[in-house]
Amino acid sequence: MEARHLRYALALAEHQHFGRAAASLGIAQPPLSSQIAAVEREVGERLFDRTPRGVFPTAAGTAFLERARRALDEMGAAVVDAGRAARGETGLLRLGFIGSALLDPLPGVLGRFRRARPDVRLDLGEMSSPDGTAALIAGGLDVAVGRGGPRGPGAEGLVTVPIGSDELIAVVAATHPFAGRRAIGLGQLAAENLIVSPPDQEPAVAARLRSLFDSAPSPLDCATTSRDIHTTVGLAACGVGVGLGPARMRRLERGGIWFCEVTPRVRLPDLRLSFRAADRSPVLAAFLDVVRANCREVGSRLDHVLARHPAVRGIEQPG
Amino acid sequence: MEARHLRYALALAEHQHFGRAAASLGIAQPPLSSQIAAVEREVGERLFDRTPRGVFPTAAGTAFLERARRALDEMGAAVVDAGRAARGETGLLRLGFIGSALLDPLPGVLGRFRRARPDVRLDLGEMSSPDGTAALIAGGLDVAVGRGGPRGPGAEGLVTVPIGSDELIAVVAATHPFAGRRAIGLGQLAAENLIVSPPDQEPAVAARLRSLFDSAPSPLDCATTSRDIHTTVGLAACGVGVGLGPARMRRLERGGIWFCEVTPRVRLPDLRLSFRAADRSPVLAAFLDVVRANCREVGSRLDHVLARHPAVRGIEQPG
DNA sequence: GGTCGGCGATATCTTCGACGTATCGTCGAC
DNA sequence: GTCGACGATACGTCGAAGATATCGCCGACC
Repeated sequence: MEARHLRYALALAEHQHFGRAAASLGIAQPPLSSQIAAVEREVGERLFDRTPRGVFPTAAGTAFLERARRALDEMGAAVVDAGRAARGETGLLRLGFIGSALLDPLPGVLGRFRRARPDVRLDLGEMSSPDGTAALIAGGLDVAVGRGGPRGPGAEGLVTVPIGSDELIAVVAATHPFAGRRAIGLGQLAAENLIVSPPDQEPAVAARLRSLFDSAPSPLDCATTSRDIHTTVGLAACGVGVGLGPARMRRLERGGIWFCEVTPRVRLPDLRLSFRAADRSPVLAAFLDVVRANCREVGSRLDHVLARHPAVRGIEQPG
Repeated sequence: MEARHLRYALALAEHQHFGRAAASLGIAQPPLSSQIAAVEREVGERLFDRTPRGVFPTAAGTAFLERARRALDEMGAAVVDAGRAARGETGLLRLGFIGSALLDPLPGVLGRFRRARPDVRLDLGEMSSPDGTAALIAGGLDVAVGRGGPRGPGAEGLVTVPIGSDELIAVVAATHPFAGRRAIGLGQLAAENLIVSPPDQEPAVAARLRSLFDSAPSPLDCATTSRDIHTTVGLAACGVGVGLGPARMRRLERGGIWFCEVTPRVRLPDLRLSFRAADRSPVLAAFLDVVRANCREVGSRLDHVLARHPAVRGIEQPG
């Protein structure tokens, strides 16, 4: 059974006449008769009643034609869908990210991406940087956003670009003695109960912080740990201690809390976006294109890396 | 685009290897390469990534394969469905009938038919005998059950067989003087207010009744008319008059009413089943087969007519 | 690092079947 | 009864799918 047979049967049902159906198909009448006969032989049933007043489908023919129409529709859709998938207009993007990325670059990027590719399904999940890297390598994610360059086996198959940088800031309750001050010195922090993310969750950030306090014992040894940035702010707000986090934490501004700079200024590990170098998914390419247009402020490095990468070659934005 | 292309692409996706996919298809490797290339040319996108570790679908290929699978499924279903439709296992039977037919032969016939052909959709409707005949001729029905042979233009294209015969009986309220009597004479009926079906609704029955009362004016001239048999019984029950109807009306037996024979016995026009002589629908054939098995008591005529008719040739009951 | 082996692509020939032309058989219509 | 329309049949032709042979490329392994 071939698609040709379905097309011929549908044409015959439409014209109710072998000669005209054949003409509409651009063939002569005898081959149409022969092909219809072949279908009927294969199905094992007569599909058309040849009457003097025209050719009409039998009960079997009616059932056959219904399925035939759907089969040809699916075949047409296969070609269309393949093209759309190749242009990145449909598909799936699985994105893992750390909480602070959701505060700043992701809302804009995801919004623009959804407008550019409304039919791409997004699968989003918050996770630590090492978890994101591992999932990316294992193939469970397409894009991971975290802090610190990927480490470990398989990391060499990833491409990583910076998409945002942060200084370290502190957050305290409005009732805390630091409240109202623009900046706090590192030395003053050492005497406070600090609230930071757990070392195993964000090792790059933890390493950076550890390097700040060279005294032993370090004030980090007995620091309170919080697995997400909202919790850090919440704990600070209720007076548990001094929360430390990236400057984009200021987006969580609300009553009862106070943000202050840390002096001297401490630059945290950049927010970085990673993907598999071998990934040729057009959806990924489209996403990287949006990232490139949206994160220019980070500097030329991102643009430079992405522009050179094959994943973003030849991307055009649809309507 | 032909079904072959879809089958080849699916085999390649399954085996992830040109050689093995070709072997599974029973062809050599070069033609498979060539056919896959032809598909990719037609779609305009690369559907498979040829890597040293195997052949894997691209994003476009994944979308294409999904639709291809469905298209081939539909093609397979087309053949299966055509066979089922040809054997009368699926399809539609539109049946029009007069109310009294629903009292006796139809419950059994329809029950057996549903068990024999559970996947055939039934479209049932109560209607007068002339309406059924007209709908049958116009093609809006497949089977009509009524009283009296079909008349009028187009009726010669119908086949009609008797499926039940009735004597005329009367129904009265339990409080009526007739109550408790086994039989009533025609002469006694003439003095009562009769309840009968309207002449335009059942002309054959009306003609038969008219012939019973040769006096002028006829007691039918001022008779109450009722468009369905339940109403006739209901009106009789509340004392409006004496209902006249077929013997199978006894199936409506309940408290407060009384049925009596009419003497001398009056045979009403037979219940008859009609269908288009040119109708070759397998569903019709299956239905007639059930009717034939179920209505033998009517006598050899039904069996004789149906057994000779092409519509019921070579019918076997499925499991 | 060079050779080997596996795999897909290419080249060329063969063959089968889809199509075209010619013609027949049948059934209504006039 | 003849004619015309229509689908089926007969047969020759040609193109495309498939087979065989071979090439080019890339890892693997010694």
